[in-house]
Amino acid sequence: MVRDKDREIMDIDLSLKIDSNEKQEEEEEKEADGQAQMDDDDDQEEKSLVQDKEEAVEPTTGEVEDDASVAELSNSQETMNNKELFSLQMEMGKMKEENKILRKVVEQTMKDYYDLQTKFAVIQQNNKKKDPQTFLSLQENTAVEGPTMTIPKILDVKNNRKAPPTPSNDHDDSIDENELGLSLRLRTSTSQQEDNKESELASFTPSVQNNKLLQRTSSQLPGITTHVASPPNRKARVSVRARCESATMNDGCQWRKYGQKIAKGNPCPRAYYRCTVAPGCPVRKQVQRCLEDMSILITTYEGTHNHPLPVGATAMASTHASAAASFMLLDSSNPISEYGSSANFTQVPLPYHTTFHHSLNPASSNPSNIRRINPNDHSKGIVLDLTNNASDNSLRFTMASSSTSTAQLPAGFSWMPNKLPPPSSSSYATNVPFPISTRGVVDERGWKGEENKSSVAENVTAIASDPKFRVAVAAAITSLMNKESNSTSHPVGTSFGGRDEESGSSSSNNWVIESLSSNGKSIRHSP
DNA sequence: CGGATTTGACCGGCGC
DNA sequence: GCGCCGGTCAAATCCG
Repeated sequence: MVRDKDREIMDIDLSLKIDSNEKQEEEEEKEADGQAQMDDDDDQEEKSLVQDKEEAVEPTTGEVEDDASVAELSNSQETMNNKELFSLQMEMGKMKEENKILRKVVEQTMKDYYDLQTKFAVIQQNNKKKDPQTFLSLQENTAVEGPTMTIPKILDVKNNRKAPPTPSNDHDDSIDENELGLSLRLRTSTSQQEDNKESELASFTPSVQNNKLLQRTSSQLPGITTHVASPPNRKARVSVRARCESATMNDGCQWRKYGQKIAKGNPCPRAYYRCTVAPGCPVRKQVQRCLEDMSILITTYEGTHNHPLPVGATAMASTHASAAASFMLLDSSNPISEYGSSANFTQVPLPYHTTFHHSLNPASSNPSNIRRINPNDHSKGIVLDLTNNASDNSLRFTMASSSTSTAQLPAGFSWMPNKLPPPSSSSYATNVPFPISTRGVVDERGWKGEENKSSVAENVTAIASDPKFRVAVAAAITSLMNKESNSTSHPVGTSFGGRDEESGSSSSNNWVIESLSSNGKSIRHSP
């Protein structure tokens, strides 16, 4: 009981724990069978970081357990007590080790943060009127290069497989978690040296037309893209591009649909939602399918919640992913970087490797990490692109209630509308071969999912099914929006949540993300 | 029956 | 000034 409870706590606590409880239980069982020696096989299979921790605590544990085995012959009751005691001690030792690592990570992150912030502050002074773009991408760690900050994989969940199946962890048994290899990385350039960042940023002065052109040529490229283009008097907005089978992403808040429109250039209807968690909450969001890939859902959040966020959403706001958000906000063109230095994030190691890619110059960046903003996506502000059309990395958001968890899109999407408006362009007609009607919705049954991914794409079932990753990404968005709101309120003289309801926003997010482990296995977690 | 959704109408900003 | 377009309103409708 106690161990199970501890396990739950640790799991909630960003999975800092490595299921040592289960391991202990396993060892105890073996001892009960007369096996006094330690079973080191598990340790050998664990990741290096975990191994270090294990080694740090093993000597004591092994000795103790040997003693316990002897004692067991005479007094099994006392042995159990000793096991309990030393099990806790071992956990504490592990926790201490982890805390040390966490401190180092946090220190390094903060150091990088302020370092970059200073750099960008300088750049911004020289480039105030320009409109550079920052790019943040999620990609597989195998494709990562030149990271400026890496959070090593701390969690090893291998032993989950050996734990007795319980309802709480049934959702994990479909994968070999031992091979889950995800990491959180922050870097400031896609593929260029850091030294070039500033010059690139300074030289990047996209015009509106160029932006449109770039957006038109929107390539199917993976990555999170932060598009900082909000005029000072615009609402703070954060757009999220993610593969989502449902009509909307479950972001932890309650939304009421108040309108739907067919935006020019995109036959997919744009739905307008209003936050109904609290009366009068100004937060709104727009949801629209991406024309290029109907499986991609573009959600644009706007406004600031005037109420406490739901539990799920609140938890997200305190996760380390805010670091990524803060990192993104370092864009020199973004006034956020001037004000939003108080990144409220808790840097905690993740049980996965997530790459937040921060590029300053889309033109010179690795194209595979760039996603242009869809012109039809009227979102102004930050765009968090969690899609992966290049088939090398993938993040697919699905509703928590969704029953599908494979890399392949189902024959029918629950999110697909019932009808579609008359094709506004030939390209659409060719791209969307399903029945069309007057107000723009697609026949769900007619949709067959255009994604026939390659074998790589099959691996592409999301890096982040782990709820913690969900929290991470959501927190990033929340942080972004909060900061955006703070920054945009300055130029126009509005205060956060003040007279102008159009000031920034903070959005809670509670997405379920299918994740793709390093070995290509799809992992799905439900809340 | 109350809340949520749908959907046509309306309004305001913006470009020509 | 006019038309286009994005965004919102609100009555009608749907649904549990």
